[in-house]
Amino acid sequence: MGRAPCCDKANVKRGPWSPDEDMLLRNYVEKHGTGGNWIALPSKAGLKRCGKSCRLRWLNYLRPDIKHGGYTEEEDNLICTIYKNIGSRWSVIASHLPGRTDNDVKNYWNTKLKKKMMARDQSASSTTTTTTPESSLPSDHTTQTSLKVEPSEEYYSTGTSSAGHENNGMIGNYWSEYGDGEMEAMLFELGFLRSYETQEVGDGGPWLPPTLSNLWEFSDLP
DNA sequence: AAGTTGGTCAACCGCAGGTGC
DNA sequence: CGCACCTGCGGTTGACCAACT
Repeated sequence: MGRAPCCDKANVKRGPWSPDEDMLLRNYVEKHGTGGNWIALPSKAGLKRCGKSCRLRWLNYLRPDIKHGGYTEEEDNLICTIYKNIGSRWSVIASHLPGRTDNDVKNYWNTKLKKKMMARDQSASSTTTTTTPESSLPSDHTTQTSLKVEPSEEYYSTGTSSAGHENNGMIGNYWSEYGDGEMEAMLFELGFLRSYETQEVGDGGPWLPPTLSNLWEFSDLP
């Protein structure tokens, strides 16, 4: 016997949300929070919806800090960079783009950014023979397990970037934008850093930008 | 004007992992 | 330890709209 369904599909509404439903959900969450229980929330809020549907609606559309559309060049580059290194882990990618959701980033990538980056890739390869990470999208990897990016010295050392990180290429570029704390957390989360602790960050110790010697090779990414 | 095609995006589905009992 | 429940995630679908034929 399989698992019980999360809700009684016969008695829940599906499809697009109406303004009334949005209002009910927004009012309830703003007043009571989610209570850590999305399953029970619909009945409490007076909605005939599945808890998962409510959660999705709130996270992807109703949350007050949500941004829709209007992606900047910086966001494009960041999405592309992270995607190339970790694949389609949209929640991780979205966590580095304030106001963006995984669903939004995923849709944006699938509908626009992938083509944009491919076009950029083609134009870049027609003008130069050198391959940089920005211009070497993996042809296709829909699953994390298939992700095998060759370690590239260029990735870390081709750039002339911000002060103090001039030997870290593209990563250094992001350092200038996000700062040490953001980047150390990001790299650690992505599995680039061999050891968060050994960097002596967060306890007053000196923070050193990662080099090839203290980064995981991409093929060993978790 | 009608039909077709392609793009966009909200929403759904099913699975994996975490957690509490 | 095993089970059930819940959340979060990534892939996919389908409705809607605009552009094109």
